[in-house]
Amino acid sequence: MSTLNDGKKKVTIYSVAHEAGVSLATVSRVINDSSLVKEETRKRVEEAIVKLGYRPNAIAQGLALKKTTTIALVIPDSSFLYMGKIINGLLDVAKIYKYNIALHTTSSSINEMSEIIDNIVKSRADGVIVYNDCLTEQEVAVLNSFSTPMVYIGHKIKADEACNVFVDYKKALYELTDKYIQEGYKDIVLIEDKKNPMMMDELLQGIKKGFKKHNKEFAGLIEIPDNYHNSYDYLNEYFKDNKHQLVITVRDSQAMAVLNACTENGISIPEETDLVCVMDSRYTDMVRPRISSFFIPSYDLGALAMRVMTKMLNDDEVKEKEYQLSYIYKNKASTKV
Amino acid sequence: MSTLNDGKKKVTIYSVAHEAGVSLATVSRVINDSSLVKEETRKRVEEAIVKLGYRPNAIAQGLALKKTTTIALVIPDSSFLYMGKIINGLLDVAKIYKYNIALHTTSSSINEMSEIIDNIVKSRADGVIVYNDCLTEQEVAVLNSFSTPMVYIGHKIKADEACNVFVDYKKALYELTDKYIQEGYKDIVLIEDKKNPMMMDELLQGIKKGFKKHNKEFAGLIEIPDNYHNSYDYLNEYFKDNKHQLVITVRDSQAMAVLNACTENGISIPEETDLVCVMDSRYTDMVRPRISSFFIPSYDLGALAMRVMTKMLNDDEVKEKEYQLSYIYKNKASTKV
DNA sequence: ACTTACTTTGAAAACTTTTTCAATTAATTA
DNA sequence: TAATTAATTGAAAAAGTTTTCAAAGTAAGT
Repeated sequence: MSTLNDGKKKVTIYSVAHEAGVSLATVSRVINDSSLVKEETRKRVEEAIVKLGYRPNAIAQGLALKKTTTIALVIPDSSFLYMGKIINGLLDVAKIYKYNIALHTTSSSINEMSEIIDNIVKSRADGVIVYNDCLTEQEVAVLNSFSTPMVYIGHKIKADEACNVFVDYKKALYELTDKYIQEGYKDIVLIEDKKNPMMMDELLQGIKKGFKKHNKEFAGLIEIPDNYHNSYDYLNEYFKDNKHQLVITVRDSQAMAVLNACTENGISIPEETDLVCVMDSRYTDMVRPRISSFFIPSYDLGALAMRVMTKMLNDDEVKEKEYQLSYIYKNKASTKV
Repeated sequence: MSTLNDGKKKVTIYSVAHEAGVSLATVSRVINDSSLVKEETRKRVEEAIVKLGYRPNAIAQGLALKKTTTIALVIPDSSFLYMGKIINGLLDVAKIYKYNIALHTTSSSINEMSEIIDNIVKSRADGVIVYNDCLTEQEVAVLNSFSTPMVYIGHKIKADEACNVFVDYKKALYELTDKYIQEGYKDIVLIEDKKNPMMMDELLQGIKKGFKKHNKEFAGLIEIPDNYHNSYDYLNEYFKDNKHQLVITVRDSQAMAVLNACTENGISIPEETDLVCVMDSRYTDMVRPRISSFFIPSYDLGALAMRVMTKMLNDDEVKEKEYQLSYIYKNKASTKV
């Protein structure tokens, strides 16, 4: 473990230059691996650096270079479980390319986004990665209007120039619906998820398309309260009088609420009702019966987003703007089909 | 939504000064709400600011002020679920005090911590908050040796001067063990969690203390593989030949692995075996039977850590170094006692 | 009208780097 | 040996703020 500057005396590039008997310019060159410094001098400077425990001041570098090697990550403050894997992907790639991550979270409050943008602009992040499920079109427009490189994770963005990394949920639900209708299922419902409005929209489109293909109309959207406990209570009442052939939920907690509510009302899954959770999580495999779900490559979403960002920052002309990752449907014990 | 500098022309404090017909000093004073600027001048400057869409450059400010209003957060890269709530607490408080958060994650690889420290020193974070379950004593020593304010979350730190916010897991497990032994339980086991070595240590101490009180020796530590699937497979074999009166696990996934393995081997919970998960999560309530657990105030751990940090940064002499938060035992359906 | 005190402003230094450009030294060639 | 070229180095400017100190302006008191 190397010597640390413990604050007793600030050590700057000047101190190092003085210690090594060279000018700042030379020290700077050594720090930045410039080839044009004599081997012997380099050695002297490097010795001075370790002797003094010098660490370049990234802030001063940022000022001089007009870049911060920091990228801002904007995510909804809820649900770190799903986000967690995305963040892990992001961070692993960021580490490779030596970028720092500044974390910004949005709650649903209206004016917050503009505050966050303000903050990001002030802090001069080199780029911004946004998980965009909760952004209004207006907010996306604002974000796009400013010149910092930007990558959106999660959903296809309408704006043409926007760069985004996403999964085609519409297609996923279309395929699922199609399959089930072909199997003769008629009574298919989708549980609404208010936390993910944009994804919800895509899912709905997919289902509707599936129904349309078979000349049917989808009318099975079920609105339920927001959090697990309320939704569980609600569903517990609901399944006293209702029963469906296939129930689709977005998040694992909703699927578990359905599972519990059904079971406790004597509706057995999968015998009487098939249950599919769109977004996979480790917990869909831990519960019994295991819940059929789509594997969403969250880690890859994060990693790719960051990779694309690094390309943008290196002016490696980013040809593609849209990176679509594929899901995998995992048929487990909560479905018969 | 305010005007944004869209990068066509950089607008600095100079531009504003020029536009308003004053000197930089005056603009700076306006930005920083200094009282010594005439009302009329202030108005002129403010108009210039919105006209040009000026945003102070936080990097330049950082250099001039020798502070960054950024605090570094160091957490293990695994398990954002538990961390998520801590981070939410942190971020909410950080937002109030206008601090930015730089996210650093540690994987278990050996040399990484020193790299991260390097990085934090370079980036001149005003303070560091560390979730310290995976740090070696050596690493803690290194961290303490440097002068940046530091707050540890999670566990009591040996070093005296260290500031930490934690939950007394030892006491929690002592109480639990004591209660169960009083109820006549003899065969108590603890499932090891390699991901949280320090917590593990505390838990063990607590259990041992409980056994000691009753003049018994604890010898029920069960080592299992690391991730859910492996540990589930392992336990599935294990519970073919073994059965215990009380099984204690650290994380929800382990509890679920035990629950599933037991159930599938015909051991019913709680009738034959009591199951307790130390760290509560929403999922312990979603599974059936609901798993008894300790409610850990994760959000508060994060929020308090950040609050303490802001105090340290304001030189409000922080009297207390140790902030102990209390857990709540939640008796649910996986236990008879 | 003339100090005295207070309010408001600006010039310039400081914060720590990178980088350009010119200068110096060393090496090569005629 | 002188002239040319190449390799190293350093001085100084630039990045965009804050802040100190002095100056200028204004009001008040004698």
